[in-house]
Amino acid sequence: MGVKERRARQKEYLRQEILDAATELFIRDGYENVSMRRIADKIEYSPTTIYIYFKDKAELLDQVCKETFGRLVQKLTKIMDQAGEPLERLKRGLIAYIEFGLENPQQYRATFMMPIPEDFDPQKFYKKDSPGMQAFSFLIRGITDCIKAGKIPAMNVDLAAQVLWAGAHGITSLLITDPMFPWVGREKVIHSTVDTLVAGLAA
Amino acid sequence: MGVKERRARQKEYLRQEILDAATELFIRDGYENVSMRRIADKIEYSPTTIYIYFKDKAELLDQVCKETFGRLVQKLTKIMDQAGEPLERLKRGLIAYIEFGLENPQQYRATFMMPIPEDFDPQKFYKKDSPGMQAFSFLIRGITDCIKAGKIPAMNVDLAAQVLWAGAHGITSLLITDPMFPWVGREKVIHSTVDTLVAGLAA
DNA sequence: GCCGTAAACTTAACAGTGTTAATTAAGTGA
DNA sequence: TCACTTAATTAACACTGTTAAGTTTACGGC
Repeated sequence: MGVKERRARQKEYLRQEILDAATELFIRDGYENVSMRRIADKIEYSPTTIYIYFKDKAELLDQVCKETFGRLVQKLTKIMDQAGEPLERLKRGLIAYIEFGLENPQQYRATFMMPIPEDFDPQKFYKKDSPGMQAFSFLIRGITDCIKAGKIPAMNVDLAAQVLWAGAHGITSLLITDPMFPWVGREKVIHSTVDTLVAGLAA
Repeated sequence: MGVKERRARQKEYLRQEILDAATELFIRDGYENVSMRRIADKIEYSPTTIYIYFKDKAELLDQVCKETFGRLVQKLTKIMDQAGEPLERLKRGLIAYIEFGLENPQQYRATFMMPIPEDFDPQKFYKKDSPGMQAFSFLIRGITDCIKAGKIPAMNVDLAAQVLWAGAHGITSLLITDPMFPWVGREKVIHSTVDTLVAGLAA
């Protein structure tokens, strides 16, 4: 009676194949420039088949982003579990976040720069185990560690985390949207932003 | 022979009418949810008429944003021309920028959060007299004033301006995209971000 | 092996999009 | 009044996301 299981496996396989095709096209051409028909062509199925596996194009993008941000959580876990000076660790985490965004601009844009969908459910999205919130909790941890070590004064940790997030997001999204702007060097402005933010908290 | 002039006036009038209709619809429903046909319906002309006055939908949005950001420049001019403590003035300018973005989210999104168009010409957009660059030059001035007054140490002014812009843009764009996020109070996080950034420069 | 059923998948269509070529209407100068 | 320029429209093209209806496929029970 392993038939059901095999069928489920096959379904899962095709689902992943759709996801992979969508990911590749989204990354190369951007969400708006990829049609359901193009994704379907790529996997050699009819367009409507995709709707058996995903509610609509938005959910497809959603799942692509979920996969990507799962990798960010892994990356941050590695960094934040390292021993060492907590201020430096916090900075390394912020820089990892920024670099991750720049390496995955399409998914970053979809997650943090696109209008939230009409049927958006905050209760669902802002759950503690969602990749976004997990990433955010690393920030909270990093700041708490710094306070405990006396590197920055006691403060509202949530507020501090939101300020750092805003700063990191700012430079990430600007570099994505405006790569042509006459930046004083990408690395330079990234590190300066992070340094300024952390120095500002420490002050 | 005032005929040409009258014709030009009439053309200019209709152009502005299209612009106003587009502005209203873009603001209410967002760029993606407004079609050329809907704009045409609103002004009671056929859709193709719009193409006589604007190259395409993107240019229409472009002009809407240009109008809006002209108002930002006016706002910043008033603030930066005030006398007083330069650090406070710089902060007031940053907060004005953020609040302006939150008051005009659709135009802000179009200008700083949407993928740059295929035919984007940096030479044209990053000209010194474009509203975006004018706004940026206020930052440069504000920082220079602070350095002159000895409020912050001498530094690469362009780099500092880009860091402040990144920070201000970060909180603006996040509040636009994620209004449902459990923010520690909008005002609070806005002021904390600005204070942290400026304190970080001063450190 | 055959049949009914349920799942997987496709075809065809709907209602909409931005945009353009071809055409008509309007107003001016001679 | 006639020619000509300009303005505006009609009709169409090539797409888009999505869905209802129909077809194919593969399995479980007989």
